[in-house]
Amino acid sequence: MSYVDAIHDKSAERIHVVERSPAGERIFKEYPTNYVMYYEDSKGKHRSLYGTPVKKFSSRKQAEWEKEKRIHGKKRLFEADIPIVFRCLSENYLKVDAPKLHTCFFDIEVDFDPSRGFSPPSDPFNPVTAVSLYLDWLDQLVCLAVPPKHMTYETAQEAIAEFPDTMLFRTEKELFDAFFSLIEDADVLSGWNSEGYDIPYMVNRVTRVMSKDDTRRFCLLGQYPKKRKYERFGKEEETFDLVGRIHLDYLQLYKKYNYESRHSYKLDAIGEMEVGEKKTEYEGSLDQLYNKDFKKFIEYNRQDTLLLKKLDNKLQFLELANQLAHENTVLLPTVMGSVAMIEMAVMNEAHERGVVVPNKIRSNLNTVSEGQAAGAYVMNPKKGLHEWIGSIDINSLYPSTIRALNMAPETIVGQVRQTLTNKYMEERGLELAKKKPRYKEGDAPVEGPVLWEGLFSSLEYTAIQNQERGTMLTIDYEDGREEEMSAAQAWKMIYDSNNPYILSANGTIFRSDQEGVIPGLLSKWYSDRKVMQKKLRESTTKTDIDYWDKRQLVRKILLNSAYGALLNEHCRFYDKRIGQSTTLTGRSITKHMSAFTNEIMTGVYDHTGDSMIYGDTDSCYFSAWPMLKDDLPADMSLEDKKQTFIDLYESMSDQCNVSFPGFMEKAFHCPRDKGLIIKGGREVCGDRGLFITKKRYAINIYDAENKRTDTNGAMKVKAMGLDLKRADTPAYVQDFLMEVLEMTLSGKQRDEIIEKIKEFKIILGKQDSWTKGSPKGVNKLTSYTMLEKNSKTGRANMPGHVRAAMNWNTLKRVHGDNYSMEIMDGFKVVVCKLKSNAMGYTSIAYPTDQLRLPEWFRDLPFDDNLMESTLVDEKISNLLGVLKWDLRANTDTNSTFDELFSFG
DNA sequence: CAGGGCTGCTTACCT
DNA sequence: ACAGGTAAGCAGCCCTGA
Repeated sequence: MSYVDAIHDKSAERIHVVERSPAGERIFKEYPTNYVMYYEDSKGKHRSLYGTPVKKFSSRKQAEWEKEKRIHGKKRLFEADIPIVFRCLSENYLKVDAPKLHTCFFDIEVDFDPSRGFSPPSDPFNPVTAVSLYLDWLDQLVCLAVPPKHMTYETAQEAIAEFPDTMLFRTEKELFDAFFSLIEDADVLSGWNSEGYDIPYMVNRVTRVMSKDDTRRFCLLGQYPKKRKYERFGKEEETFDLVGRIHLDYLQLYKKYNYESRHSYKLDAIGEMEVGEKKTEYEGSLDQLYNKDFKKFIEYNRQDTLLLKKLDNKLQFLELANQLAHENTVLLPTVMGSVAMIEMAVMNEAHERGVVVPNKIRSNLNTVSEGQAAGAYVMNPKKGLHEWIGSIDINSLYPSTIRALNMAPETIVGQVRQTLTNKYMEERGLELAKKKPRYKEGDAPVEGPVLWEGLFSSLEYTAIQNQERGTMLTIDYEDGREEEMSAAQAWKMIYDSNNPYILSANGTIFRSDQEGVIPGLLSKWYSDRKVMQKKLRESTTKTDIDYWDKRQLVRKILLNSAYGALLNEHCRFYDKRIGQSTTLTGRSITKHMSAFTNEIMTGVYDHTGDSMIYGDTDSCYFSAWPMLKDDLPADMSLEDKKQTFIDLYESMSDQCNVSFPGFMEKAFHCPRDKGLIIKGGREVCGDRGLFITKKRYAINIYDAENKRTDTNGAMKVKAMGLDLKRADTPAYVQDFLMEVLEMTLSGKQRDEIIEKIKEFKIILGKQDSWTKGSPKGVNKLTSYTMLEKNSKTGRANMPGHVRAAMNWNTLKRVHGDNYSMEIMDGFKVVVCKLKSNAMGYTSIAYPTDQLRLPEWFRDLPFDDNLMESTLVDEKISNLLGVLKWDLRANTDTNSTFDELFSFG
């Protein structure tokens, strides 16, 4: 059986663990605290990650342990900073299956005060009117409500008669009592935005109408919910953590595992998008519903909770979090971040190998952080339309690179001091600064990714590769020695002296004769995932499919998050040398892939050669069409053409894979078996593609990873980064842009597209002004509002969309409008531009989720022309500008007849 | 004093 | 306490030329 939650009782020095048994029972376990540390000692019986002997000290008493820690304060310490609860879980629950959790989804409704408006969770002056809960272990939806004051209890009963398990209460206190009874057997509470709203509201409201003592009923073990401050969207907020049972905010889980942003994060909107469930529709505001149509109000409240359950049925993020947590012996809320989880994964793996991990190096405030590591290479695309495109990408580039070069803190032999590289960066930074039009003597040098432009490795690495005799280098060894030698000698030492050395593109030397813990762990996750995917393919029942799919997904998430966590400077295993070794070696590998691929097509080993169109991080896009078009039979059928390019690109990808071990050996002195880790795959084939800028392109694909996508005759467009993919473009404009794109990619000519745009402009012209605004997220609204309030001039500088949001809030107040939503930090809004007006506003925003726009808003002097232009002209120019079709002047529906037909 | 262009900030994206 | 690289839009500022 396994844990649900655990706490450290400091005064009694016990760890309390709440478990859920396979039979479904809650069990309370207790462990004595175990304070552990290891310190360097030549007589120690334990081994550190670095293979050095260490001595263990452990105690049940914190004071004793602290004292011992001070005694060894000068030595390097190991595992003295592992949270004691995590150590307890690691010691007692490693490799124990995750429990079947009792989950309760819930949603609360809160009354509205016509004079004071809505109440914030920090000051919950409005009563809770309804709570609905779905208890998954009973498969039961329960709704608790207090009817409106004007309604008799009996009338209310009649109104809700048709809803099962719906209970009415005369007072809020009775409602809370029932709520606490219902959650008694729950392990997990989850709501939508519940961290920011439902949980703090309920805790503070229970304190107000009952007592602080009663809030303990949210928790187990007689504990109070623990107040926690956190920052969100640039504003400090307060919430509570539960004890003994867990609270997870489903909105946050959703955002964590869905990277694209949405137009709206309202549960209704996400529910509709994910499970196609329409929200319960109603007229007016929710408090009007409560007072005028109590039945529908209850239906609405029940529906929200039911929607959460349906969402989780599909997405299963709670079970994912459950498995991730238990796999790595951390608590469930820990998986919301990656660093602590990955650290524990590595520590557990280290223990498996009989070694202990070092303490985190405390960055004290005086040490300056090292500056950003160089990242990925992005090729400047050859802009415009291309035909018969193919792409190859490297499988899990960064994890594979870490494995191939055996990169780990304990396998570092040394570092080629980056004297040349640092000097180059300094000079280049200065040079670029001087090129700036407003450069003044003494201005700061330019920093950032531009400095690495055109580079795929450190200059010292290049010198070693070239075996330069005249270039002197210094090698800093991990044991403290330093050695000077020429680049040619360094090459000999690493590549040709029977040393088990690997050289990364960052000039970091790793040893290849003993596998590092992190590369080993990544390999294990990788191969475990392959096995699980095989089991998944062999599965026939839904239970089996779900089981293996979730298990392989856990591996995938761990593999993907490892790189980011390890590269975070607060991670225990962070080392900039490893980080930059990963990215620069990745650059070199991708460069080789592109150059080699180009060589097959053109005969020239050049990563930007004539066949290459674009590449980003681990991929390359290319076309053999320019080289082949004159050689293909003129009467070749379309299908034959498609197949020809599939076959060609497939074989190129295979040849590329064959080339990797040799390349890895020559470039980094990777042993052959490690070089085999780097593998690529042919990704897409497309008949036409439009490349606009870095990170913005579209391809009409007919094959993706060896699956034809054109079988039903429909187009499948892979569109990346374009406005039509961005949540700050209105949905209907996204659709329009997609149509224009499809026309272009299917070979339609300029005239037809001009007609299409004109048509859209005419439709757009008839729409309500406020539908033509631009969606946007607003952060730091509170802090900018305060900044303006506190400024002497009464005006502060701020981004336009923040000013627009502030304008809404101001006008809302001026008009005494309590019913409309106040825009708060993190809200999604629509920004509308205004014509010049008495208030001096240039724009105003409204909340995306505002169901009805108030009269005062509708009457504002919107600048339709300006908005239409940013929605159509600018976006069309972003999309088709590279074709130089001059679409703007030719689609201007506002032009007079004269303008259209005037010449010169 | 209008307008062009640069800087810095912000959002949302790609891998 | 996941990373770095990038485009685009906007406000505010400086500079230039009228």
